[in-house]
Amino acid sequence: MDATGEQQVIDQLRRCGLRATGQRLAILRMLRTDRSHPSAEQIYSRMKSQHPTLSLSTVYKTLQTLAQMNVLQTVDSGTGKQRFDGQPIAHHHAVCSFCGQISDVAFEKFPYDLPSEDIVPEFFVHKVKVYFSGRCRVCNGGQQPS
Amino acid sequence: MDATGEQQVIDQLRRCGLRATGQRLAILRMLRTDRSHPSAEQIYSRMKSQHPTLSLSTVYKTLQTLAQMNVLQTVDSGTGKQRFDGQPIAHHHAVCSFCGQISDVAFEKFPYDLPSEDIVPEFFVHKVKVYFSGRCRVCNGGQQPS
DNA sequence: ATCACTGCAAAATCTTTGCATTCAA
DNA sequence: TTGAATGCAAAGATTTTGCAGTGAT
Repeated sequence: MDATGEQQVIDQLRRCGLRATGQRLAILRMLRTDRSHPSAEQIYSRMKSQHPTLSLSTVYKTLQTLAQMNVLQTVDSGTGKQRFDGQPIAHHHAVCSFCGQISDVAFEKFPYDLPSEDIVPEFFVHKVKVYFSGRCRVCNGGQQPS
Repeated sequence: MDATGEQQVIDQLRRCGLRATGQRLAILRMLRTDRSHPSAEQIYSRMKSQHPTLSLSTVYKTLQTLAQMNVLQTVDSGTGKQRFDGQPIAHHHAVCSFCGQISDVAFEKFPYDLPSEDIVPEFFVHKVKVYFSGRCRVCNGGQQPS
């Protein structure tokens, strides 16, 4: 993450009366680099060596806080386990329903316009999430799907 | 669910070497009526009176089986907890990130064409899921969102 | 200095598993 | 009949909570 992005998040946190702690910024920085859409547990393990005092509990609390602020987003793995994405640029996801792998899909591969009329009466749409679920290259095994 | 739909599922199950048990058909019938996108636990509680011997374990196993056969689909509540949808007609979902309510959105409100080129190299897309996340009427409280 | 945040441990929630019994085919 | 599916109980996985100590402002 560039310094500008980090400073923006610090400001955003402070505007909400929240503190820009080392843990929050470290988790965010990690998620902006790691594009594997890790689970809370994976984020924790991968950060543990660099941040020995970090606790899993803090990871969960931080992810929840940052998700509420829309600094990161949750990704549906299809298995009911939460995965997280810290990339700030709009994009879609391709989820393999066999192995659970999640890949980013550029917005331009599936562009859309927001509908002008209400999708549901008086429902305020904050974000549109598009998932392509199917079989990844590995799980397809080079075969055509049955 | 109409009898035709039920018979089709029975055939589909048998073609896969699976049995059309009373529990499977009852859960499916329930999901085709109940449009609230219930969790496994909710499905269990709501069916308990009519099906006293049904177990929560069977509900989970059945939902997994039917989801694999694409007879029903899982819905991302945004909280990491699985919700289920048994409506056979293609549609989208509007998820309130405050109260967790999930509403159906007609496909026609947000129609799209499948991209012709691969979304991810060699990824076989089986289904496209579109979620509108935001604030429902109740959680918006008649106010404009801040 | 203040109070939001962290880390720890413990609890709550959600989902899966093992196995004897039951039932669809 | 016969083996897939169920129901029960127990385990496993995931997420949340309470609270004393720590650290950002």
